[in-house]
Amino acid sequence: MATRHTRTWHIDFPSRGTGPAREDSRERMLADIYEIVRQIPPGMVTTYGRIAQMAGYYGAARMVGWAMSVAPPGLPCHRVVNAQGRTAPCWPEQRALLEAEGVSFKANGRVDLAKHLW
DNA sequence: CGTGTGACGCGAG
DNA sequence: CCTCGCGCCACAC
Repeated sequence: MATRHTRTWHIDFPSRGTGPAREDSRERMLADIYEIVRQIPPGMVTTYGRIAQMAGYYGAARMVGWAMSVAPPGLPCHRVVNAQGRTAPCWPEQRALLEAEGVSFKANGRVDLAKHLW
């Protein structure tokens, strides 16, 4: 391993807890992620990795992706793209939703993160 | 309990 | 532009 990022989690993930306390902890994890997504202003985007970092789970970008897939309706998860500015492959409407808010896309089909990264 | 999968990230070819 | 590899997570099987 050449570059090893400074991992900042000593949080042990509950993952399929056997007790009510763990179950609550998992729900809180999703709640934290969703709360961050709610704070994204219209016309702005952020990335899965950033959300994970903001929520205190540095490096757990995949978990955020899973959280979006199971996100409740009403959440502005269309404002979440990957680090390269690409929208979700399985969600074609995402681009139209962003463009309706004034988000500009580059010629290569990616969001102009220099302008709209939250 | 091991394996595969994926709305991810990053570096190396 | 592409593919691989390894990192991470949770989940379905």
